[in-house]
Amino acid sequence: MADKASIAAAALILLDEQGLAELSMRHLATALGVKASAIYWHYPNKTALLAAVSDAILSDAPALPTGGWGLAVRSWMEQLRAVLLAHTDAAELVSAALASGLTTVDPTTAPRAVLQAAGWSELDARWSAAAMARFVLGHVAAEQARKRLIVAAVLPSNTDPLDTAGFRHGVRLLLAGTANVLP
Amino acid sequence: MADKASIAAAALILLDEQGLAELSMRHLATALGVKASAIYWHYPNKTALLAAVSDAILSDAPALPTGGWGLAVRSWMEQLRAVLLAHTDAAELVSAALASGLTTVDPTTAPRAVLQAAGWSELDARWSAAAMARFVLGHVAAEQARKRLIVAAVLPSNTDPLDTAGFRHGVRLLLAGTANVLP
DNA sequence: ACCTGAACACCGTTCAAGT
DNA sequence: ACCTGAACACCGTTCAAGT
Repeated sequence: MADKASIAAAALILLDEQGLAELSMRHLATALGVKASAIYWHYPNKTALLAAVSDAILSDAPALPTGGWGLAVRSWMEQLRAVLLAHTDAAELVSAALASGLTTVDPTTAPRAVLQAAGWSELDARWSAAAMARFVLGHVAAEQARKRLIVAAVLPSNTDPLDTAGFRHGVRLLLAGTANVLP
Repeated sequence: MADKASIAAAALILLDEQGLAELSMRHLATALGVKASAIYWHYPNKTALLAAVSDAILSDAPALPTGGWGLAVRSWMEQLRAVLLAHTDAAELVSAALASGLTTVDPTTAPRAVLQAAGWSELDARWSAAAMARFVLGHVAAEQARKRLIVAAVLPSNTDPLDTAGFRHGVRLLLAGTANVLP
């Protein structure tokens, strides 16, 4: 019951069911049938554990379609959003994990390669992909934060969010901008 | 020594000097010469306090220049970044505070008005401004997270970050994209 | 190799009681 | 009106000791 991968998997299940606020070392240990201190034999600290959870979430993204950088990059953004929306509070967790510098899966790897193959410089590709990833993470974080407020009953559930329309607008903006900052 | 505004001001000073991780109710109370429980007479909880700190930070943004929506929106992004960089961990604090729904200062108010005046619909203006704010907050959060790692000596300080060049690239992308999604 | 027990140094928050 | 004292219910983390 106790290798690094199965601990991260249990943490992801706990995240899905209870949210980031309930993902404590003690709750996770209880879910694993173990004491909290046992986790520290496998991970040096909670930050490293959350980095592993982030890696697990981001590894679920499928490969990008061929057929032009525009389609590939748009698909990447849509799939990244889908992968984040599939797990409670995932955007907040992944943002923090990426900032910690302990992750091994970088969500911008694929679009950077696509943009470089389409002729942009390494720096331009990196910066454009970073801007896009920031938009997706920020957008989904806002979506999931509002979902938390609705679950906590501080917001009514009937307010039409238009989340997907706003997301598509941002995607369009970033693609049009990329096309206009020519390689 | 104890109205809401002066408590928020003391919290901002503590943030600047020690960072978000050290901004606890107990540390803040000590800085105010008071016990932690005293703060709860003025603010219902820490989230509300941090929302007031976010408002204080964002209130420092100067007015936008006239002379075309492009210049105004670019200036807004540059000034928002400057205001966030002026306070330790401000991007992370402001992101969390905006997500809490307890803030009163919305950083996108000015650019939304600019874009609407330039002919975009209310929804288009809102979505574009939101995409831009997400980029700025995400970019500065990454800058300040790296600064934390450097201070903690987990990263060397000599790695040239190119933060400003990457920021300008994103600004150019978003402006070009906005211009191409015509009103 | 892997886990427990027990502690350390913290948190945010509540609330009766003081002034 | 404003604050203290004291507690409650948690945290992440360490480390000797067990098996």
